[in-house]
Amino acid sequence: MSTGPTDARPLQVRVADDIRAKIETGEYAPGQQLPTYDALAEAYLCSLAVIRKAVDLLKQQGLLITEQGKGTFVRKRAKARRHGTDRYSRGRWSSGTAILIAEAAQQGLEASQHLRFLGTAPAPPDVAERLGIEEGAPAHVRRRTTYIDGRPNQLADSYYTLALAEAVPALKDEDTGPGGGFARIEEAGYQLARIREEITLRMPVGPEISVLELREGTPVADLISTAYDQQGRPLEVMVAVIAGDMVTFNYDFPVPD
Amino acid sequence: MSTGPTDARPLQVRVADDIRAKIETGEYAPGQQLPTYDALAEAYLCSLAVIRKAVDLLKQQGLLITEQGKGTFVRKRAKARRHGTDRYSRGRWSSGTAILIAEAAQQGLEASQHLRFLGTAPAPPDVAERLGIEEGAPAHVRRRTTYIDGRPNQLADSYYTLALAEAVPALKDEDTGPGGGFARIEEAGYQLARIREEITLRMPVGPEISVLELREGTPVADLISTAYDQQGRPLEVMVAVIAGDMVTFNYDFPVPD
DNA sequence: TAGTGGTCTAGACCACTAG
DNA sequence: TAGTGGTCTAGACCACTAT
Repeated sequence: MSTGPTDARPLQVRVADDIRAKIETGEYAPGQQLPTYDALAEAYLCSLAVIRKAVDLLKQQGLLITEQGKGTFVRKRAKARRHGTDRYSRGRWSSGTAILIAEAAQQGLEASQHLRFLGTAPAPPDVAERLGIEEGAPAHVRRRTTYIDGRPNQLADSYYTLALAEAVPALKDEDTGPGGGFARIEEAGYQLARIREEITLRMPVGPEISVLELREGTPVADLISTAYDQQGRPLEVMVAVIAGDMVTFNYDFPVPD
Repeated sequence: MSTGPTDARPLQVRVADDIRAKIETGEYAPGQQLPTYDALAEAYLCSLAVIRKAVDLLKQQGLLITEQGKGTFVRKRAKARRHGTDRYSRGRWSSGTAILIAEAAQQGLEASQHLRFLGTAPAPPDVAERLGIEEGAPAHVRRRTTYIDGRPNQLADSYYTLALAEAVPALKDEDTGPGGGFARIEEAGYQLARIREEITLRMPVGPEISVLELREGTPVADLISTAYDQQGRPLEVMVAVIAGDMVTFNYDFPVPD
């Protein structure tokens, strides 16, 4: 450990920094197994608890993973899906494939989804505001869990006004058919014109961690995507919780005036 | 604690879940102080170490903060700056104010920045690829730390080709003048046409945590923003590490064909 | 069965905050 | 000075993986 004589930082932090340095220089390569806790404690002349805490710190930073009974390993970056502006290209979904599937396929990934809930539910504040209805008023909801190469990567809930769900009956079907919901909405005479996406970052809490199979040190993105027609009326509000290690967001847009 | 008789999860997890439930129901309100470790250990009939671990779990989830000598508190959400498409509106920076300052001011926030480095440096792979130069080839760099209401929120490095830096001498000045770098670039005859932004999520590591003053349970966003002229040539590549609790990303764009 | 990481205890001592 | 959270030790026992 390259610690100066005046380095008064806690031992666990100095150990963590030393291990991190070895990861960054490549001495510990991605996927490689680290020495056991016992061995590290011996090497750093400290107790097991200190090693444990140091490893915890690095797990929180997304640098290490531990597997009970197997060992401690340098984390490898997961394969990421790109979520972007071209996702909404009319050419995509009007050709008959659902947005998610088409987007993933173009990236060489396999996507699937599971419909967790279909029906009417009160609109949460964030949704009500964007959908232009009263907070808590009933809305038509489609709750889905989506998977990339078999791993869950997103909890996505789409909300529609009851009026729109009435006008576009397919939104109440389990399968919205070729091209997905947007295709049915346009067939009913609405024209999708603009998208607004809002992204915030946070750590997952409670059930999200297990449902999305997230390791320590993996953040999530909250995405609120609102689709508008040419008159600026909201057609759909989607709120999604997205596993942070499985997505990159790409936006390509002209410079506004 | 509402635990079924068959709840075999670790004690520390059950305690954490119980405290989390109290936060979510509002029994522990944002900003409120929790009972001391000693009191919690007594209430849950367990050792101090278990309480400590339970609180650690909740800190990682961004729900609690601890302050030495003071206590444990329910975390309040920080004030977030919005980073969006209209950030690049020509009307913004052509009117004389720097982008960052103008964007923050419109949101009622006070922004400032500190130039950490100005000069030539080898382009990292991500930058070289987007700037259309060889990896490791020299580029002109402006490294800045930006602040919102006095708190550091972003480490932003802007890269330019040496040719562009030659053609736009202001890029080598400490102060790029009214309207910032884009204004000088356009004055030199280039026309900013498109922006491409790519966002990934991760946990901060090592020095980032202290430099950005991040608490446990706060992720960061890596943002790569590339500005193109009308011929599709890259003018600037900015890579930024942004504190996750101080930003929301907003994108508003027409549905592509 | 041997070896790994995970949970939990009991307790000493330190560092910081507040009155 | 009293009370808070932070660091660290030593050790028992459990849960999971490999062979």
